[in-house]
Amino acid sequence: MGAESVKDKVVRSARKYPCHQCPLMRLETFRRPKDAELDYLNSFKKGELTVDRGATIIAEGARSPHLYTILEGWAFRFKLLPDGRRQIVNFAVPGDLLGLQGALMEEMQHSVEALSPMTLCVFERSELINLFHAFPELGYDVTWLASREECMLDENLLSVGRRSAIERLAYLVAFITERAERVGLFNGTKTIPITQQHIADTLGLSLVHTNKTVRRLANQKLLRWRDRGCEVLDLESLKAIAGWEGEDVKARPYL
Amino acid sequence: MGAESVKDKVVRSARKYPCHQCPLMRLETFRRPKDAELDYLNSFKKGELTVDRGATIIAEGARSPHLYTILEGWAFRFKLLPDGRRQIVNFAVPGDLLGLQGALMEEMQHSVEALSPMTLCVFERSELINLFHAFPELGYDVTWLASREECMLDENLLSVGRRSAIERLAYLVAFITERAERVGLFNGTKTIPITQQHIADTLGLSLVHTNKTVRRLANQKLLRWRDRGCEVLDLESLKAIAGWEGEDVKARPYL
DNA sequence: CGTAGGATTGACCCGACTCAAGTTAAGTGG
DNA sequence: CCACTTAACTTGAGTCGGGTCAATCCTACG
Repeated sequence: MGAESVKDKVVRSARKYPCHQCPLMRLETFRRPKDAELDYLNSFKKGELTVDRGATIIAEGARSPHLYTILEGWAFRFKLLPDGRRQIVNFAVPGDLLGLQGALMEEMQHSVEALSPMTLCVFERSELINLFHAFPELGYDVTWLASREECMLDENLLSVGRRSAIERLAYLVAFITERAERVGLFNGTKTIPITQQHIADTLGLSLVHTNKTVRRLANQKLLRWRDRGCEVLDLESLKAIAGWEGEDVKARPYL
Repeated sequence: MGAESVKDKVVRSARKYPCHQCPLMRLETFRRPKDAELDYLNSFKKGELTVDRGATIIAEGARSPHLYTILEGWAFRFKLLPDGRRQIVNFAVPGDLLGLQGALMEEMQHSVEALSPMTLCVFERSELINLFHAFPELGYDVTWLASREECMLDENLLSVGRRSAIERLAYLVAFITERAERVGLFNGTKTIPITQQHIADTLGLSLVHTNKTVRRLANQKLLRWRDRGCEVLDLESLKAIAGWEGEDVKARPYL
């Protein structure tokens, strides 16, 4: 539940970030593209999209002509069953690609909604094949991103299928925290702008049981719930509960 | 790299299937590659691998120098928790790519095991980038395959997270049946070479409960369990129970 | 003919679900 | 600045789907 028809408060603005000054490049998480690649990307980029929290960026079943990359903000990807049951399949943070499926297959098989105000780079899906021709290395990077998404989904599936409620929650929070930290989404406190309904729909649990599980972790002082967000207090302990296996982090590409 | 030109399409290697005679090409499911692409693929292919049921093709944590494509047979991808709990994340049939993650990231994050005797094409992971340079269209196809896998994972996640046991089972069986049919894995009866333990580990259920759920569908004559396999009797009814939403099927690429 | 992997079943239990009723906090209009 | 509204968080009570334990039964195969 919780998926209502959202009035999109979409604003198209003049471009704030030419690719050469892309704020993401400053982060060490990202591989720095070559100049020629940057020039190409800059022409590949068609504009910027700014949306508010709650806006639908991509709708299941739609055939959007666009492809996006997140510059700022948080989002989540989800699917719905005909009767309204919702499953969040993953979250998205700056540097992530959105809408690749739409570019390759016929129509989108999932929706994407903003968790916070966001800024996205807009590309033309029909031009994607040109990118593969002009810069094979960038094409390779797109594949890399798709493969990484697959990897995250495998892990989420493992969680939902085989971990207990508390393990799932600990894993999810640790997972999101790691990703967010890597792309500089936190300033000061590590607070994830999410509701317990989102958590429930991600973990495959009911809202009530999710709340009780959150309380358990909160009582142990591993996290704290504050106005519409989850503040992480003890990442290491969360990882321990989740049975986190140290993961390597390499410089990643981005569009 | 890959400099060996293929002027004559006659084969003298032990190889049973030169790409030009790839049996998969005959299926209408697959897009027919151009001659130049076929020539390239044939040089990209380094050999064939034949394994028995139960063989491990890829091991979690390993750094295999190979990349595979399935020519014949069934397999499944899975992950393990430290204490042994297993989650099967997806199945693989002819035409599917295995080990892409290993080619792009450091090491494999999941294992792959054969469900039946199999034949696979073997490629060199280090040469993958060359393929992107030589034939951008093929690189695009690799991305397409990765994106399709992502799509299937989303759907599996929806199943495990939000569907009831019987819906999950009906969905899974219908899903595998559709895929297998499309690549000609059935001859005569539609029988999936799988044990109930595999089903349980895919759906996130216990073996006992899986068995009881299987019995329910069997009593309704929608499927039948016979020596180590699941025979599908009424695909349409299974889809109805699963709340299957008609999916479009387009000609797909393959390596 | 014995063994082992896989399928079944019954008995009993618990984690997670639903229903129902608050409580808080953040807006919003007057 | 205060009443009203609404989204989101809490909590208790009772129920149930699915889990665990423990036999038992097949049946292919050495």
